[in-house]
Amino acid sequence: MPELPEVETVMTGLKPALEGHRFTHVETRRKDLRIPFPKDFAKRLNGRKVLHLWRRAKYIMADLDGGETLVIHLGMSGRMTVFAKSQSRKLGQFHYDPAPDEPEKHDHVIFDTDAPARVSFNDHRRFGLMTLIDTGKIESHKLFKDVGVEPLSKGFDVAFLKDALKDKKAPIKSALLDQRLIAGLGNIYVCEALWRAKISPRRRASRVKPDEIALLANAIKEVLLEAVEAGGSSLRDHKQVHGELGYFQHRFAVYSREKKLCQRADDGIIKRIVQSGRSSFFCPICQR
DNA sequence: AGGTCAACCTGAGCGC
DNA sequence: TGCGCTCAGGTTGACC
Repeated sequence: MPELPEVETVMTGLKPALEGHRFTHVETRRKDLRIPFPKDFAKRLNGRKVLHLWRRAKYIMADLDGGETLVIHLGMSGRMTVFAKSQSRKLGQFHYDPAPDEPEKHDHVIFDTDAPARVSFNDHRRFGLMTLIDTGKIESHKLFKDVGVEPLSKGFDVAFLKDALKDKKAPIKSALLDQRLIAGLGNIYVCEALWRAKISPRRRASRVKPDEIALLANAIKEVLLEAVEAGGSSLRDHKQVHGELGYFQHRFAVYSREKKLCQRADDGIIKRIVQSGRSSFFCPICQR
């Protein structure tokens, strides 16, 4: 499911229920996700206060009192949902529905907080993960030490992108998906950004010209910002924390639009190809 | 060293 | 209705 805009949307939605609040009860309902939970995971979270929620790459980060950070990755199908503990209660600007009496299928972790709120983590494919790491050691942690620049940060600009691509022999599509270069892009937004920049996903990264890289850097920022604004893209699994769909999928130019007419080229038909095992969608007429 | 690919897992959709 | 096949917003480790 989730790329940067979806993770950002979920993280922001979790803030009223988590930020500044304490975990009153945490329950893991199986022993692992993609990787095992750390030892005594639930027990170590009980009573801890969430100081700050933020996002790095496709990870949701919750800095806790006591110097540890709860790290959450949603994998392909992970979803987090916020419920009210009490039907009459309102939190922040949102209404919260009451939590169901029984957890639903694939609800793997349940967090109760003193907001009061209940947050469930549901992930039917279990490609997600959760762990706890020392807040001071995030940058050097295995999960983060090789993660690249945030595409919405000041560090991501035309000069950066030129440098990052200059020796890359891989197709530009694969290079943009590489989290070691740019953190947070995934299959949807790479396809969409390449369409906006009129660059074929098959082009060798090192052969993309400087003026095209300038267009591309801009397209990446633009598409991500628009998608965050839209609450992400809901294809199968992504929902916001109160069940609302994202709506950026209605603005796709190419993703999942195989055989449809390109909105830019007169007779361009969107084509699907497979690159390093993943679908790429593009218009062979206007993307060169 | 850099690039590609299968594996991890469940569910939805499609053709027969 | 059901079976078998394909595909899915990601990441990783084994392999060329």
